[in-house]
Amino acid sequence: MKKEKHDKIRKSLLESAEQLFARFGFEKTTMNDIANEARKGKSSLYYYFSSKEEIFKAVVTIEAERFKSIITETLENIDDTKEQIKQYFSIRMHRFQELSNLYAAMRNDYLRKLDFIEKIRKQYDREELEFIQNLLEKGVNRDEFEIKNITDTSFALASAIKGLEYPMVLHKDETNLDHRIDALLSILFYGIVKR
Amino acid sequence: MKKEKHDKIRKSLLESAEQLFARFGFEKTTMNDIANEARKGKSSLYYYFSSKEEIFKAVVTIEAERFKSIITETLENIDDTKEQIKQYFSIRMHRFQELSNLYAAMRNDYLRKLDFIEKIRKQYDREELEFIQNLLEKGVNRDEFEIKNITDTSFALASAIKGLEYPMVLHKDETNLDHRIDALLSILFYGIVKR
DNA sequence: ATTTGACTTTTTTACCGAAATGGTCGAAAA
DNA sequence: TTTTCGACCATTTCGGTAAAAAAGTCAAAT
Repeated sequence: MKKEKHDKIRKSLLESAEQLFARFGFEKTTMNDIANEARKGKSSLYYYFSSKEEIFKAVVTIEAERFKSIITETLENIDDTKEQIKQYFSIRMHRFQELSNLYAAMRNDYLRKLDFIEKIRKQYDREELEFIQNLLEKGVNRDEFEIKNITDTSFALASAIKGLEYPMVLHKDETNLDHRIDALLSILFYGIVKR
Repeated sequence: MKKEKHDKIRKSLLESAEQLFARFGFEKTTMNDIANEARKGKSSLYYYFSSKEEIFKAVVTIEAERFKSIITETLENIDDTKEQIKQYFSIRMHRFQELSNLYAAMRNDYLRKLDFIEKIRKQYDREELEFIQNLLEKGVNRDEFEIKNITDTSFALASAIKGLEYPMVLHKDETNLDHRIDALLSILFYGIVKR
């Protein structure tokens, strides 16, 4: 079976799509645009994907998987849970920044009734919440952390990340990003009360 | 001077306006609606206010002042900075919840190009950041807190609050609100690292 | 197995007059 | 003098519609 070629073209289509989605958003990008960018006829897209939505989901999924594998690879070499959280935050925010165009495109369309985009967001919010919760639980089990209510704490932490994320979409202050992450982590680990 | 009556009518107009803005948002509320609600002719509104925007700003200002005075009154009887922060968070979030209709209305219109609403939001974001910063500074000066970079920490904290605020607009989980505030404050004060 | 042009169906756009809306002004009421 | 409002204007929104553009289908060609 010549699956290779098939996959290669599929991949090239997704790359074209990602570029365009990041630049123009979901709505403003047409199937024709994607096809042209990939030097194919529009109809060909439907040989590889069943719909525009599916293409978009595939693009997002690819980036999500890429992110997850970066995280997994990075964290598996780290023993200290605290350090894992540090790395997670740092990679997470920088990755977000790199993809901010795509995210911004999502965000714009997303408050325009595109409920399938909202579903995608919720899906990943849930996943992130779960991931954070697992990290915290592990830290507690290893006696590194001391947390009364892990569920609420995870939620607070996930919310805090999203709060940090929001202004990044608007003005891209790359300068302060690391400082802000540090500040958040410093609070998270040690709090502000003097001892 | 019979300023009393003037002020009374003005107030009644603002009450009508607030009700309607909270229900329908800025755009869907017409000057006629406000006038009818207050049993006046539309033209009369312009005797008390110069424009629709001004009415909206006045409504928001009233609520903001009300909030500030609640905060001031509550905090001035508290000596402990930590306790002040607790109270601030609690009142802040509950107040937000009470006004969530108005906020939601703002939020909807706000991503619809109403840049004057965006300005209002930014204004209050700035004020909140400043307020938080002052609280932290006071805590540090009184040797209650130990914070490396107050600016970044304030920013992180303000972001965290806004992150917590966001899901409240969507689903109104009153149940978990207090727990989540507690979780956030617990992190803020003591961190999660075991000692 | 892959591509595409011709085709159908659905969605968006452009445009129009009508209605609604924000805002003004001066006369009238209080 | 202070307050109210009807008549009025300018601009924006709305409803409906025809044309354009887009998504999606399919069978023939490669």
